[in-house]
Amino acid sequence: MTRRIPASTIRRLSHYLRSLEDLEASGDETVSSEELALRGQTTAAQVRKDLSHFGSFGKRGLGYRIEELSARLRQILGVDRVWKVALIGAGRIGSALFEYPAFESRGYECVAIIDSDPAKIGTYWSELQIHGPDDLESLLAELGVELVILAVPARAAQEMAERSVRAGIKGILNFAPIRLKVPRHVPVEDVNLVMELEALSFAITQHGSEP
Amino acid sequence: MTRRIPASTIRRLSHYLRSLEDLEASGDETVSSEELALRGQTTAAQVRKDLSHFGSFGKRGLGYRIEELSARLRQILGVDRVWKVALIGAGRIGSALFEYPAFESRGYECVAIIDSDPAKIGTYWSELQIHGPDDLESLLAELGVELVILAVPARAAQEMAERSVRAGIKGILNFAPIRLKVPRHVPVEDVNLVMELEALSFAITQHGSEP
DNA sequence: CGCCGCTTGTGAAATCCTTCACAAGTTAGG
DNA sequence: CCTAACTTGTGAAGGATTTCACAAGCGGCG
Repeated sequence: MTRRIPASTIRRLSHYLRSLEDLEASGDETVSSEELALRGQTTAAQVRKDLSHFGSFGKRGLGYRIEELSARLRQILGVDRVWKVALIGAGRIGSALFEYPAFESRGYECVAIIDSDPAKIGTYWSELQIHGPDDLESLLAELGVELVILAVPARAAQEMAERSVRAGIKGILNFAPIRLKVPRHVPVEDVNLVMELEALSFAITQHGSEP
Repeated sequence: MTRRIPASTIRRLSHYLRSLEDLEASGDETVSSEELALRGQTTAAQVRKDLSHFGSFGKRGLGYRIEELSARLRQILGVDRVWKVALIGAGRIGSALFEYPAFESRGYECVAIIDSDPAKIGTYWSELQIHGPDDLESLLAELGVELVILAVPARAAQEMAERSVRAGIKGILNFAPIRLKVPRHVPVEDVNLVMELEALSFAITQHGSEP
Protein backbone atom coordinates (compact mmCIF):
# COMPACT_ATOMS: atom_id res chain seq x y z
CA MET A 1 0.00 0.00 0.00
CA THR A 2 2.79 2.51 0.69
CA ARG A 3 4.82 3.35 -2.42
CA ARG A 4 6.18 6.77 -3.31
CA ILE A 5 3.69 9.36 -2.15
CA PRO A 6 2.96 12.48 -4.22
CA ALA A 7 3.90 15.74 -2.51
CA SER A 8 0.44 17.02 -3.29
CA THR A 9 -1.03 14.19 -1.25
CA ILE A 10 1.00 15.28 1.76
CA ARG A 11 -0.20 18.85 1.48
CA ARG A 12 -3.77 17.62 1.37
CA LEU A 13 -3.22 15.38 4.36
CA SER A 14 -2.25 18.47 6.34
CA HIS A 15 -5.50 20.06 5.25
CA TYR A 16 -7.53 17.05 6.23
CA LEU A 17 -5.92 17.07 9.64
CA ARG A 18 -6.85 20.71 10.14
CA SER A 19 -10.43 20.00 9.07
CA LEU A 20 -10.63 17.02 11.40
CA GLU A 21 -9.48 19.17 14.29
CA ASP A 22 -12.29 21.62 13.55
CA LEU A 23 -14.77 18.76 13.35
CA GLU A 24 -13.48 17.26 16.58
CA ALA A 25 -14.21 20.55 18.31
CA SER A 26 -17.74 20.60 16.94
CA GLY A 27 -18.61 17.27 18.52
CA ASP A 28 -19.29 15.04 15.50
CA GLU A 29 -18.24 11.40 15.57
CA THR A 30 -17.73 10.55 11.93
CA VAL A 31 -17.13 12.26 8.62
CA SER A 32 -17.42 11.15 4.99
CA SER A 33 -14.87 11.63 2.27
CA GLU A 34 -17.46 13.86 0.65
CA GLU A 35 -17.49 16.30 3.54
CA LEU A 36 -13.73 16.27 3.96
CA ALA A 37 -13.46 17.05 0.26
CA LEU A 38 -15.80 20.01 0.60
CA ARG A 39 -13.64 21.57 3.26
CA GLY A 40 -10.42 20.91 1.44
CA GLN A 41 -11.10 22.18 -2.05
CA THR A 42 -10.82 18.72 -3.57
CA THR A 43 -12.98 15.72 -4.47
CA ALA A 44 -14.25 12.77 -2.48
CA ALA A 45 -12.39 10.35 -4.74
CA GLN A 46 -9.18 12.25 -4.14
CA VAL A 47 -9.62 12.07 -0.39
CA ARG A 48 -10.14 8.32 -0.49
CA LYS A 49 -7.21 7.80 -2.84
CA ASP A 50 -4.96 9.92 -0.64
CA LEU A 51 -5.85 7.91 2.44
CA SER A 52 -5.63 4.59 0.63
CA HIS A 53 -1.89 5.14 0.19
CA PHE A 54 -1.53 4.46 3.89
CA GLY A 55 -4.18 1.88 4.65
CA SER A 56 -7.95 1.81 5.00
CA PHE A 57 -9.26 3.77 7.91
CA GLY A 58 -12.96 4.13 7.07
CA LYS A 59 -16.09 2.03 7.38
CA ARG A 60 -18.25 1.57 4.30
CA GLY A 61 -21.64 3.14 4.73
CA LEU A 62 -20.44 5.15 7.69
CA GLY A 63 -17.37 7.17 6.84
CA TYR A 64 -14.31 7.83 9.00
CA ARG A 65 -14.25 8.04 12.79
CA ILE A 66 -12.94 11.54 13.29
CA GLU A 67 -10.84 10.87 16.34
CA GLU A 68 -9.26 7.76 14.87
CA LEU A 69 -8.49 9.32 11.52
CA SER A 70 -6.91 12.43 12.98
CA ALA A 71 -4.72 10.31 15.24
CA ARG A 72 -3.71 8.26 12.23
CA LEU A 73 -2.92 11.36 10.16
CA ARG A 74 -0.81 12.80 12.93
CA GLN A 75 1.12 9.56 12.95
CA ILE A 76 1.57 9.56 9.18
CA LEU A 77 2.70 13.19 9.12
CA GLY A 78 5.04 12.53 12.01
CA VAL A 79 3.44 15.11 14.29
CA ASP A 80 2.39 12.68 16.99
CA ARG A 81 5.46 13.71 18.92
CA VAL A 82 7.50 16.80 19.80
CA TRP A 83 10.25 17.93 17.43
CA LYS A 84 13.20 19.82 18.79
CA VAL A 85 13.88 22.83 16.60
CA ALA A 86 16.71 25.32 16.38
CA LEU A 87 16.12 28.72 14.92
CA ILE A 88 19.12 29.98 12.98
CA GLY A 89 18.76 33.65 12.24
CA ALA A 90 17.07 35.93 14.75
CA GLY A 91 16.04 38.65 12.35
CA ARG A 92 12.55 39.67 11.37
CA ILE A 93 11.51 36.36 9.90
CA GLY A 94 13.03 34.43 12.76
CA SER A 95 11.20 36.50 15.31
CA ALA A 96 7.92 36.14 13.43
CA LEU A 97 8.31 32.38 13.44
CA PHE A 98 9.35 32.27 17.05
CA GLU A 99 6.14 34.00 18.06
CA TYR A 100 3.95 32.12 15.63
CA PRO A 101 1.28 30.63 17.87
CA ALA A 102 0.62 27.51 15.82
CA PHE A 103 4.26 26.69 16.17
CA GLU A 104 4.54 25.43 19.71
CA SER A 105 0.94 24.26 19.87
CA ARG A 106 1.67 21.75 17.13
CA GLY A 107 4.60 19.98 18.58
CA TYR A 108 7.54 22.07 17.45
CA GLU A 109 9.65 23.13 20.41
CA CYS A 110 12.33 25.74 19.84
CA VAL A 111 15.30 24.80 22.01
CA ALA A 112 17.99 27.07 20.57
CA ILE A 113 18.34 30.40 18.81
CA ILE A 114 21.46 31.31 16.90
CA ASP A 115 22.45 34.60 15.32
CA SER A 116 25.72 36.19 14.29
CA ASP A 117 24.85 39.75 15.29
CA PRO A 118 27.06 40.60 18.30
CA ALA A 119 24.38 42.96 19.56
CA LYS A 120 21.94 40.07 19.83
CA ILE A 121 24.22 37.36 21.18
CA GLY A 122 23.64 36.85 24.86
CA THR A 123 20.23 38.53 24.93
CA TYR A 124 17.05 36.59 25.63
CA TRP A 125 13.89 35.85 23.72
CA SER A 126 11.48 34.60 26.36
CA GLU A 127 13.58 32.11 28.31
CA LEU A 128 15.99 31.40 25.49
CA GLN A 129 19.40 32.98 25.22
CA ILE A 130 20.66 33.80 21.76
CA HIS A 131 23.92 32.04 20.88
CA GLY A 132 26.61 33.03 18.46
CA PRO A 133 27.38 30.76 15.53
CA ASP A 134 30.76 29.57 16.79
CA ASP A 135 29.59 26.60 18.82
CA LEU A 136 26.70 25.75 16.52
CA GLU A 137 27.67 22.11 15.94
CA SER A 138 28.17 21.20 19.58
CA LEU A 139 25.12 23.17 20.69
CA LEU A 140 22.77 21.42 18.27
CA ALA A 141 24.24 18.03 18.99
CA GLU A 142 24.04 18.42 22.77
CA LEU A 143 20.46 19.62 22.71
CA GLY A 144 19.43 16.85 20.35
CA VAL A 145 18.07 19.25 17.73
CA GLU A 146 16.43 17.42 14.85
CA LEU A 147 15.08 20.22 12.77
CA VAL A 148 16.52 23.56 11.76
CA ILE A 149 14.69 26.66 10.64
CA LEU A 150 17.06 28.66 8.48
CA ALA A 151 16.14 32.32 8.42
CA VAL A 152 19.44 33.94 7.53
CA PRO A 153 20.51 36.01 4.49
CA ALA A 154 21.20 34.03 1.34
CA ARG A 155 24.98 34.38 1.54
CA ALA A 156 25.13 32.70 4.97
CA ALA A 157 22.57 29.98 4.33
CA GLN A 158 24.73 27.32 2.66
CA GLU A 159 27.36 27.39 5.40
CA MET A 160 24.83 27.24 8.22
CA ALA A 161 23.07 24.37 6.46
CA GLU A 162 26.28 22.37 6.12
CA ARG A 163 27.25 22.90 9.72
CA SER A 164 23.78 21.91 10.89
CA VAL A 165 23.96 18.73 8.87
CA ARG A 166 27.34 17.99 10.43
CA ALA A 167 25.69 18.40 13.83
CA GLY A 168 23.33 15.59 12.91
CA ILE A 169 20.08 17.41 12.23
CA LYS A 170 17.44 15.60 10.16
CA GLY A 171 15.69 18.29 8.16
CA ILE A 172 15.70 21.97 7.21
CA LEU A 173 12.97 24.52 6.71
CA ASN A 174 14.70 27.06 4.49
CA PHE A 175 13.64 30.67 4.09
CA ALA A 176 16.74 31.77 2.23
CA PRO A 177 16.13 32.25 -1.50
CA ILE A 178 18.76 29.76 -2.64
CA ARG A 179 18.85 26.04 -3.37
CA LEU A 180 20.72 24.44 -0.50
CA LYS A 181 23.13 21.66 -1.36
CA VAL A 182 22.83 19.00 1.33
CA PRO A 183 23.14 15.22 1.42
CA ARG A 184 20.19 13.40 -0.11
CA HIS A 185 19.10 11.99 3.25
CA VAL A 186 18.38 15.46 4.65
CA PRO A 187 15.03 16.77 3.42
CA VAL A 188 14.76 20.50 2.76
CA GLU A 189 11.50 22.37 2.54
CA ASP A 190 11.75 25.79 0.87
CA VAL A 191 9.62 28.81 1.61
CA ASN A 192 10.24 31.53 -0.91
CA LEU A 193 8.11 34.60 -0.56
CA VAL A 194 9.25 36.28 -3.75
CA MET A 195 8.24 33.18 -5.65
CA GLU A 196 4.78 33.26 -4.11
CA LEU A 197 4.38 36.91 -5.02
CA GLU A 198 5.47 36.19 -8.56
CA ALA A 199 3.01 33.33 -8.85
CA LEU A 200 0.34 35.75 -7.71
CA SER A 201 1.21 38.51 -10.15
CA PHE A 202 1.36 35.93 -12.93
CA ALA A 203 -2.11 34.69 -12.03
CA ILE A 204 -3.48 38.23 -11.99
CA THR A 205 -1.85 39.21 -15.26
CA GLN A 206 -2.95 35.97 -16.90
CA HIS A 207 -6.46 36.50 -15.69
CA GLY A 208 -6.79 39.84 -17.41
CA SER A 209 -5.71 38.49 -20.78
CA GLU A 210 -7.63 35.18 -20.71
CA PRO A 211 -11.00 35.28 -18.95
CA MET B 1 1.20 28.38 -27.73
CA THR B 2 -0.29 29.54 -24.46
CA ARG B 3 -2.78 27.07 -23.01
CA ARG B 4 -3.18 26.24 -19.32
CA ILE B 5 0.24 26.55 -17.67
CA PRO B 6 1.30 24.11 -14.92
CA ALA B 7 1.89 25.78 -11.56
CA SER B 8 5.25 24.02 -11.42
CA THR B 9 6.27 25.80 -14.61
CA ILE B 10 5.59 29.16 -12.97
CA ARG B 11 7.69 28.28 -9.95
CA ARG B 12 10.54 27.31 -12.24
CA LEU B 13 10.17 30.51 -14.25
CA SER B 14 10.80 32.41 -11.02
CA HIS B 15 13.96 30.37 -10.53
CA TYR B 16 15.17 31.01 -14.04
CA LEU B 17 14.63 34.71 -13.55
CA ARG B 18 16.72 34.66 -10.39
CA SER B 19 19.49 32.72 -12.17
CA LEU B 20 19.40 35.13 -15.07
CA GLU B 21 19.82 38.05 -12.71
CA ASP B 22 22.92 36.40 -11.26
CA LEU B 23 24.24 35.79 -14.76
CA GLU B 24 23.50 39.35 -15.80
CA ALA B 25 25.67 40.56 -12.94
CA SER B 26 28.52 38.30 -14.02
CA GLY B 27 28.69 39.87 -17.46
CA ASP B 28 27.84 36.94 -19.75
CA GLU B 29 25.78 37.59 -22.85
CA THR B 30 24.03 34.30 -23.46
CA VAL B 31 23.07 31.15 -21.61
CA SER B 32 22.01 27.68 -22.74
CA SER B 33 19.05 25.70 -21.45
CA GLU B 34 21.65 23.27 -20.15
CA GLU B 35 23.23 25.84 -17.87
CA LEU B 36 19.92 27.25 -16.72
CA ALA B 37 18.87 23.72 -15.85
CA LEU B 38 21.99 23.14 -13.79
CA ARG B 39 21.26 26.14 -11.63
CA GLY B 40 17.61 25.31 -11.24
CA GLN B 41 17.66 21.66 -10.22
CA THR B 42 15.93 20.60 -13.39
CA THR B 43 16.71 19.41 -16.93
CA ALA B 44 17.52 21.23 -20.14
CA ALA B 45 14.46 19.75 -21.82
CA GLN B 46 12.28 21.02 -19.00
CA VAL B 47 13.67 24.53 -19.34
CA ARG B 48 12.97 24.56 -23.06
CA LYS B 49 9.48 23.14 -22.61
CA ASP B 50 8.70 25.68 -19.91
CA LEU B 51 9.75 28.56 -22.13
CA SER B 52 8.03 27.13 -25.18
CA HIS B 53 4.67 27.65 -23.48
CA PHE B 54 5.15 31.37 -24.05
CA GLY B 55 7.00 31.58 -27.34
CA SER B 56 10.51 30.93 -28.58
CA PHE B 57 13.12 33.21 -27.19
CA GLY B 58 16.35 31.43 -28.02
CA LYS B 59 18.65 31.06 -30.99
CA ARG B 60 19.63 27.57 -32.09
CA GLY B 61 23.29 26.96 -31.65
CA LEU B 62 23.64 29.96 -29.40
CA GLY B 63 21.23 29.79 -26.51
CA TYR B 64 19.28 32.63 -24.96
CA ARG B 65 20.34 36.25 -24.76
CA ILE B 66 20.36 36.81 -21.03
CA GLU B 67 19.07 40.34 -21.03
CA GLU B 68 16.31 39.60 -23.47
CA LEU B 69 15.14 36.45 -21.72
CA SER B 70 15.06 38.02 -18.28
CA ALA B 71 13.04 40.94 -19.63
CA ARG B 72 10.66 38.47 -21.24
CA LEU B 73 10.31 36.48 -18.03
CA ARG B 74 9.60 39.59 -16.03
CA GLN B 75 6.87 40.38 -18.49
CA ILE B 76 5.41 36.88 -18.31
CA LEU B 77 5.45 36.84 -14.52
CA GLY B 78 3.93 40.29 -14.44
CA VAL B 79 6.81 41.86 -12.54
CA ASP B 80 7.82 44.33 -15.23
CA ARG B 81 5.91 46.95 -13.34
CA VAL B 82 5.27 48.14 -9.78
CA TRP B 83 2.43 46.53 -7.82
CA LYS B 84 0.68 48.55 -5.16
CA VAL B 85 0.34 46.43 -2.07
CA ALA B 86 -1.55 46.80 1.18
CA LEU B 87 -0.42 44.98 4.27
CA ILE B 88 -3.34 43.89 6.41
CA GLY B 89 -2.14 42.80 9.82
CA ALA B 90 0.82 44.55 11.40
CA GLY B 91 1.88 41.74 13.70
CA ARG B 92 5.10 39.78 13.59
CA ILE B 93 4.60 38.32 10.16
CA GLY B 94 3.47 41.62 8.77
CA SER B 95 6.52 43.39 10.12
CA ALA B 96 8.84 40.69 8.79
CA LEU B 97 7.36 41.11 5.32
CA PHE B 98 7.42 44.86 5.50
CA GLU B 99 11.15 44.80 6.16
CA TYR B 100 11.89 42.01 3.73
CA PRO B 101 14.54 43.49 1.45
CA ALA B 102 13.56 41.56 -1.67
CA PHE B 103 10.12 42.99 -1.33
CA GLU B 104 10.52 46.55 -2.49
CA SER B 105 13.48 45.79 -4.71
CA ARG B 106 11.27 43.56 -6.83
CA GLY B 107 8.50 45.92 -7.63
CA TYR B 108 6.12 45.50 -4.74
CA GLU B 109 5.39 48.85 -3.14
CA CYS B 110 3.58 48.85 0.17
CA VAL B 111 1.23 51.84 0.15
CA ALA B 112 -0.96 51.04 3.17
CA ILE B 113 -0.80 49.21 6.47
CA ILE B 114 -3.92 48.20 8.34
CA ASP B 115 -4.29 46.71 11.79
CA SER B 116 -7.10 46.51 14.31
CA ASP B 117 -4.95 46.97 17.42
CA PRO B 118 -5.82 50.41 18.87
CA ALA B 119 -2.31 50.67 20.29
CA LYS B 120 -0.88 50.47 16.77
CA ILE B 121 -3.38 52.60 14.86
CA GLY B 122 -1.93 56.00 14.15
CA THR B 123 1.68 54.99 14.70
CA TYR B 124 4.20 54.91 11.86
CA TRP B 125 6.31 52.24 10.21
CA SER B 126 8.90 54.18 8.25
CA GLU B 127 6.80 56.83 6.51
CA LEU B 128 3.56 54.87 6.59
CA GLN B 129 0.88 55.46 9.15
CA ILE B 130 -1.04 52.42 10.36
CA HIS B 131 -4.78 52.63 9.72
CA GLY B 132 -7.63 50.99 11.55
CA PRO B 133 -9.85 48.58 9.64
CA ASP B 134 -12.91 50.84 9.56
CA ASP B 135 -12.17 52.66 6.33
CA LEU B 136 -10.45 49.72 4.66
CA GLU B 137 -12.60 49.73 1.52
CA SER B 138 -12.26 53.43 0.77
CA LEU B 139 -8.58 53.45 1.67
CA LEU B 140 -7.67 50.62 -0.69
CA ALA B 141 -9.83 51.98 -3.47
CA GLU B 142 -8.42 55.50 -3.21
CA LEU B 143 -4.82 54.35 -3.18
CA GLY B 144 -5.43 52.00 -6.09
CA VAL B 145 -4.21 48.96 -4.20
CA GLU B 146 -4.12 45.87 -6.39
CA LEU B 147 -2.64 43.27 -4.13
CA VAL B 148 -3.25 42.46 -0.48
CA ILE B 149 -1.00 40.65 1.92
CA LEU B 150 -3.19 39.10 4.58
CA ALA B 151 -1.27 38.50 7.77
CA VAL B 152 -4.04 38.47 10.35
CA PRO B 153 -5.29 35.72 12.68
CA ALA B 154 -7.44 33.03 11.06
CA ARG B 155 -10.68 34.28 12.57
CA ALA B 156 -10.33 37.72 10.96
CA ALA B 157 -9.00 36.59 7.60
CA GLN B 158 -12.24 35.80 5.76
CA GLU B 159 -13.81 39.14 6.60
CA MET B 160 -10.73 41.14 5.63
CA ALA B 161 -10.51 39.19 2.38
CA GLU B 162 -14.12 39.92 1.48
CA ARG B 163 -13.77 43.59 2.25
CA SER B 164 -10.58 43.81 0.20
CA VAL B 165 -12.28 42.19 -2.74
CA ARG B 166 -15.11 44.68 -2.42
CA ALA B 167 -12.49 47.42 -2.58
CA GLY B 168 -11.49 46.09 -5.97
CA ILE B 169 -8.18 44.40 -5.24
CA LYS B 170 -6.93 41.80 -7.74
CA GLY B 171 -5.10 39.17 -5.70
CA ILE B 172 -4.29 38.00 -2.18
CA LEU B 173 -1.19 36.56 -0.59
CA ASN B 174 -2.67 34.75 2.38
CA PHE B 175 -0.76 33.79 5.51
CA ALA B 176 -3.80 32.79 7.53
CA PRO B 177 -4.20 29.01 7.84
CA ILE B 178 -7.65 28.86 6.28
CA ARG B 179 -9.04 28.49 2.77
CA LEU B 180 -10.38 31.88 1.81
CA LYS B 181 -13.66 31.95 -0.06
CA VAL B 182 -13.38 34.63 -2.71
CA PRO B 183 -14.76 35.09 -6.24
CA ARG B 184 -13.05 32.94 -8.83
CA HIS B 185 -11.52 35.93 -10.56
CA VAL B 186 -9.41 36.81 -7.51
CA PRO B 187 -6.35 34.57 -7.27
CA VAL B 188 -5.18 33.59 -3.80
CA GLU B 189 -1.72 32.32 -3.02
CA ASP B 190 -1.44 30.53 0.33
CA VAL B 191 1.63 30.43 2.51
CA ASN B 192 1.08 27.98 5.31
CA LEU B 193 4.00 27.44 7.59
CA VAL B 194 2.46 24.60 9.55
CA MET B 195 1.92 22.75 6.31
CA GLU B 196 5.55 23.17 5.36
CA LEU B 197 6.67 21.90 8.74
CA GLU B 198 4.37 18.91 8.42
CA ALA B 199 5.71 18.11 4.98
CA LEU B 200 9.17 18.22 6.51
CA SER B 201 8.41 15.95 9.45
CA PHE B 202 6.69 13.55 7.06
CA ALA B 203 9.76 13.45 4.87
CA ILE B 204 12.01 12.83 7.85
CA THR B 205 9.79 10.15 9.32
CA GLN B 206 9.41 8.48 5.95
CA HIS B 207 13.11 8.51 5.44
CA GLY B 208 13.81 6.54 8.60
CA SER B 209 11.38 3.79 7.71
CA GLU B 210 12.17 3.47 4.00
CA PRO B 211 15.78 4.07 3.03
C1' DC C 1 -33.55 -11.85 8.30
C1' DG C 2 -33.49 -9.41 4.04
C1' DC C 3 -33.58 -5.20 1.68
C1' DC C 4 -32.25 -0.31 1.13
C1' DG C 5 -29.48 3.57 1.31
C1' DC C 6 -25.11 5.04 2.08
C1' DT C 7 -20.06 5.12 1.74
C1' DT C 8 -15.56 3.06 1.25
C1' DG C 9 -11.58 1.11 -1.39
C1' DT C 10 -9.73 0.37 -5.83
C1' DG C 11 -8.80 -1.14 -10.65
C1' DA C 12 -9.23 1.20 -15.10
C1' DA C 13 -9.49 5.40 -17.85
C1' DA C 14 -8.41 9.96 -18.52
C1' DT C 15 -5.67 13.83 -17.88
C1' DC C 16 -1.60 16.26 -16.87
C1' DC C 17 3.38 16.75 -16.73
C1' DT C 18 8.14 15.35 -17.82
C1' DT C 19 11.53 13.20 -20.55
C1' DC C 20 13.24 11.68 -24.91
C1' DA C 21 14.93 12.17 -29.39
C1' DC C 22 15.74 14.47 -33.40
C1' DA C 23 15.09 17.80 -37.36
C1' DA C 24 16.43 22.26 -38.15
C1' DG C 25 18.81 26.73 -37.34
C1' DT C 26 23.13 29.12 -36.03
C1' DT C 27 27.99 30.25 -35.72
C1' DA C 28 32.86 29.42 -36.55
C1' DG C 29 36.49 27.99 -39.22
C1' DG C 30 38.87 26.42 -43.10
C1' DC D 1 30.87 27.57 -49.67
C1' DC D 2 31.03 23.52 -46.93
C1' DT D 3 31.63 21.09 -42.65
C1' DA D 4 31.65 20.63 -37.69
C1' DA D 5 30.00 21.68 -33.27
C1' DC D 6 26.25 23.40 -30.75
C1' DT D 7 21.73 24.32 -29.21
C1' DT D 8 16.81 25.22 -29.77
C1' DG D 9 11.86 23.91 -30.37
C1' DT D 10 8.73 20.23 -30.46
C1' DG D 11 6.10 15.92 -31.58
C1' DA D 12 5.86 11.54 -29.47
C1' DA D 13 6.66 8.43 -25.62
C1' DG D 14 6.66 7.64 -20.94
C1' DG D 15 5.33 8.42 -16.16
C1' DA D 16 2.64 10.37 -12.59
C1' DT D 17 -1.59 11.97 -10.68
C1' DT D 18 -6.46 12.59 -10.77
C1' DT D 19 -10.99 11.18 -11.90
C1' DC D 20 -14.35 7.67 -12.86
C1' DA D 21 -17.17 3.99 -11.87
C1' DC D 22 -18.53 0.20 -9.44
C1' DA D 23 -18.25 -4.03 -6.42
C1' DA D 24 -18.47 -4.81 -1.70
C1' DG D 25 -19.24 -3.75 3.30
C1' DC D 26 -22.07 -1.65 6.84
C1' DG D 27 -26.20 -0.04 9.64
C1' DG D 28 -31.02 0.57 10.15
C1' DC D 29 -35.59 -0.78 9.65
C1' DG D 30 -39.59 -3.35 8.65
